[in-house]
Amino acid sequence: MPLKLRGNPSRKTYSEVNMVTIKQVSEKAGVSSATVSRVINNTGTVKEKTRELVMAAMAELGYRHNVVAASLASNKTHTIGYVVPELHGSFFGAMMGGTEQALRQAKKHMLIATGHSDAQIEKEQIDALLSRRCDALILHVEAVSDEYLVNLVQQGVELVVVNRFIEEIGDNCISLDNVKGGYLASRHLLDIGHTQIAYIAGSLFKADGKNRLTGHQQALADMGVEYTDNLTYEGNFQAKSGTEGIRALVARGAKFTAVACANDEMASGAMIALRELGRRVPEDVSVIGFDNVDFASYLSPGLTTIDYPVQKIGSMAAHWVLERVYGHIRHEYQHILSPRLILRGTTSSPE
Amino acid sequence: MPLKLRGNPSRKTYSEVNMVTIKQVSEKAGVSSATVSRVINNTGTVKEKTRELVMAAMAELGYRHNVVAASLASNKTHTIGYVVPELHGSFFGAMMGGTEQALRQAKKHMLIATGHSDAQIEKEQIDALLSRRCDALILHVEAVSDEYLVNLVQQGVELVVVNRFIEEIGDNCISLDNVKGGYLASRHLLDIGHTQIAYIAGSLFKADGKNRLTGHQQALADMGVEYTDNLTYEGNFQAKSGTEGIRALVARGAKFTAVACANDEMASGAMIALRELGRRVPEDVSVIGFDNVDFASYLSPGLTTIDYPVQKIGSMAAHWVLERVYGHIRHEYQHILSPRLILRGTTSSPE
DNA sequence: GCTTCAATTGTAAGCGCTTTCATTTTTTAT
DNA sequence: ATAAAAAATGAAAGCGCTTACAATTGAAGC
Repeated sequence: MPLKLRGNPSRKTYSEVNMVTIKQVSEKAGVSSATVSRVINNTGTVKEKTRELVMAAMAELGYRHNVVAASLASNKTHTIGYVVPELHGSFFGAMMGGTEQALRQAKKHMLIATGHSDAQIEKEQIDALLSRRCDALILHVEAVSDEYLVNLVQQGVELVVVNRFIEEIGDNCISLDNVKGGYLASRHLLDIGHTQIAYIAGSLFKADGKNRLTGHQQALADMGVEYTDNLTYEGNFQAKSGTEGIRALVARGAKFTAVACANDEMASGAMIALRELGRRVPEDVSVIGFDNVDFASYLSPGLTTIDYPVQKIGSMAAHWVLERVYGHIRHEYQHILSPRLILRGTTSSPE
Repeated sequence: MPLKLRGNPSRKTYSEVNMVTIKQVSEKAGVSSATVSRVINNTGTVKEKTRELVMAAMAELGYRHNVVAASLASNKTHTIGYVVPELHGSFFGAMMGGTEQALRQAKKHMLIATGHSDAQIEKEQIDALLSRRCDALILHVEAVSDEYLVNLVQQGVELVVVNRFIEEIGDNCISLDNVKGGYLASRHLLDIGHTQIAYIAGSLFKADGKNRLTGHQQALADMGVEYTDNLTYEGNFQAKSGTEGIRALVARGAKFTAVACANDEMASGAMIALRELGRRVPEDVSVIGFDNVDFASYLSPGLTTIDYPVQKIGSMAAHWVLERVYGHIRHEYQHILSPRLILRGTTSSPE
């Protein structure tokens, strides 16, 4: 005997109302449900005539494919799980935008989750996405350990880690060459004649912060300028710490004609402090940022900075997935992307 | 006879490897699979003792719930489909962030799609999300007609339209009072003594653009200042059109001591043009924007503007869904949100 | 016309879970 | 102790689809 209807009978939701199945279509078209499935998925061989028959039946009944059922049966969800620290700000939107663009054409979708830079939450979210049987994961996670991620890969989880490099699973990583970026920034300053260059670093416990500083040091070394801790201030990637950095540097009597910052927010903060101190940018002090965030061009003068090709990283991640998980061919991707210098108005030769 | 294994046998994906089922758990625990399901979902009544037994079996086997199968059986996916025009920029990230925060606690997830302000694409995306059996949709769509959306609602699709108001389905809409925002901006300018106020409008074929201008006109009327087209320029919401707006206004001989812009980008553009013309902000000309985007506070002087509570709109949408679709109680939400004035440095009384 | 092989279609067994209903066990009241 | 009520559990029928395999049809070759 048949079961009763499920769900709350008092409110007809969309899914209860519109539930034309493949079975009904097959009956109306006078074929088997297997054939209907074949035309839906465009698999197997179907005679043009029957195909039209099925299409007509689907149209007439207003059939809508049930992807959930298909996923269960085929063990493929055509869904990519995406973990980012936060959704606000322009960085992750740009990255996801890059991914989405590439995935849309392949009819894949993204299931989004935020990790809040908290190991516990990051793990829970990864878990949830795995429970939802995502075909692959794209992870920008900051708190979880390298080991944890390596482990997932070894368990056979298809994942790509973005903006982070882990030796053991380098093949699953797509990241920016931050050392090179740091190098490019300071090298630019050196090239236009500066030798007294202050550096406002990002949090040094973060790989980005450390690597960018390393690049700065390499540039100095390459050009025969001695590096001194006295000209370096460790900020925390927030605008405010840029302001504080300048004040601290000046307070300790540091002399500089240029300041390189580990990101644009801090550069913006630094410019505020410089203005307060009556130092003009770029006439008295040149400033260079890092990331090339949206507002960099809105500052005045426009901020010279290092471009972080974040959208490209997002699309590389998509291509990785398309090739590795879905077997689409000719999807090329690189693992380490290069930053490049964006010249605007905050740098000029010292007087 | 049993079917053969499916999928590509050459590469063991995660899902092929780790496929402990509820059945196996039930056997190990010596209970039926129904009971296992009960403990997983915390439904029905399960004795504490058996519950522990099941938990232990799950832990030992490394069981992972298969949400896809559960969705098929229960006809609920715990997934919200989200359509936004684009992912880049900070606006939609902030909105989705607001939604995500509210949904995370309820263990719902978001499936993201972009509509690119193209009716065809928007429809396809809505369709795809429906095929994936999202329990509800949150839509910021710009190209699709009111009628189309009304129709969906009438078909029983659970959806909430954000940043757009449609009379017939007002209950499904969450939007900003743009007229009020426009009013607030110009009213502020009037209150501090300006009477010659230029207005750089957004695209007037868009509801936002039109409503904000209406607010501006109402403020003028309220304060007994006559409105004149000569002081209004229709831009397109891009920074450049703000620059062009000022130039055009000046070129046509318009006299003004303040300029209200329909968004922050145009305000930023306007400031650039003003600077070119040697007019100081705010000493010679006051400027006010609209939206309070991220970079508004980074400009110098900081941009006085109208706050668009976009994150709040995102969270309201989540609450709507939580209450209406999932029956969670005490999830309050408003349909029309109010903007408010953010005072920074670009406005002052005329000299 | 008859075989052979390829193209097309159908049959039916799952995919892993939820949920109704029936059954069994436990508790409570008398 | 015993009947009645409540709590806990189990059996099994789907949810709507995919897909291996079998069966059928059609075309080509001789």
